Amino acid sequence: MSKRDMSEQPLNIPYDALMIGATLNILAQTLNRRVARAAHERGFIDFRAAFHPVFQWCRTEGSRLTELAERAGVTKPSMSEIVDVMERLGYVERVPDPRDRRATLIRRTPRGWEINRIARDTIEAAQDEWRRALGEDEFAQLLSALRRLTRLAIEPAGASE
Amino acid sequence: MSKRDMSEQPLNIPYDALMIGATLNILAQTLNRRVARAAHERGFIDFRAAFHPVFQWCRTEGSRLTELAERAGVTKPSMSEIVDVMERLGYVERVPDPRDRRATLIRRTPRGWEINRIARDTIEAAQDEWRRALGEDEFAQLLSALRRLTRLAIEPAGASE
DNA sequence: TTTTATTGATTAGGAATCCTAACTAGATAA
DNA sequence: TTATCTAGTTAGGATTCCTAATCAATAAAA
Repeated sequence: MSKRDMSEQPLNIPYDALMIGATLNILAQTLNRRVARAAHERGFIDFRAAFHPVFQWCRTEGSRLTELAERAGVTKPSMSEIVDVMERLGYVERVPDPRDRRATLIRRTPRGWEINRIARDTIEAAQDEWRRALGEDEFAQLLSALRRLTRLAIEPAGASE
Repeated sequence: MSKRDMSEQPLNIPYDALMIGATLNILAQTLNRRVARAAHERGFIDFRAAFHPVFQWCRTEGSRLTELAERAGVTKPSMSEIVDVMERLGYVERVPDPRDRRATLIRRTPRGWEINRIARDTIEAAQDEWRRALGEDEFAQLLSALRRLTRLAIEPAGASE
């Protein structure tokens, strides 16, 4: 595990000047690492970072490859290959889409759902830490603001309805 | 550009239930994509996503490979290879570290600094959008909270100082 | 209907990224 | 000195990712 600590010497940067992009990247990376570590610790040694977007975006009933590729920001062939690997490892399965015979739905297996549970628990633990650090009110407002911006980012202009 | 829009059909998830990890990932990804697109649009067609952490973490005076690798969450050989590429493309240069003859400092070239300027401009534009969406006060509080959590994430326990 | 275009997904082939293991050279400590 | 540690690279291989081409099913047009 040569890629974990990151805590040697202080960065020596003015945190008060960090742009929002840097903070978002750092915090997202922190959580993703914790989730990966938790998965490994609980025996999922074949869990890979590349699977993360699939677990994050896959709908309960299953999602199409095209949608997963777009959300993850990779091409369809790339996502197809990742799904191949995840399928071989038993995290997801491909089932035909009843609404379009060209399409297949990618759906979590029970083993895949376990990863989601681990991720949820890990992130909830981090949320609790952060809630304690910021205080109840301020954390609630942070989360609310992040959610509103996320909605904005996902549904850009005046999209649908 | 097959990997860009992502805005077809609504996600159909309750945004109010999104965990903080999902929001952070989505927003960070949104900004990273915008930066990459802006770099491409301004002629830096050889700019790659893998370079992002280097531009984000490299100190003004230069940073050691080991530090960059840790911050980026990759191994030293991986970072070494990325730096090789970036050096060939003229984004960074390796200079000897005066304080330790084993070490080299990775430092931005003028061309590398241009990327930083593009990134800063792009992120400032996004910040402005978000500020308008949330309102001045709430955005200020969001940024402040993110910065405090970032400091916490970078300097975990009662580290150094 | 038949034709044409579009869309969902895969295959093929190659480039880029990342890993572990082994190595070189300089620093540190006994 | 000798042993150990640390910074970085090299070697070799696995994984991820891309573009281009293909197949099959849907949708649109004639």
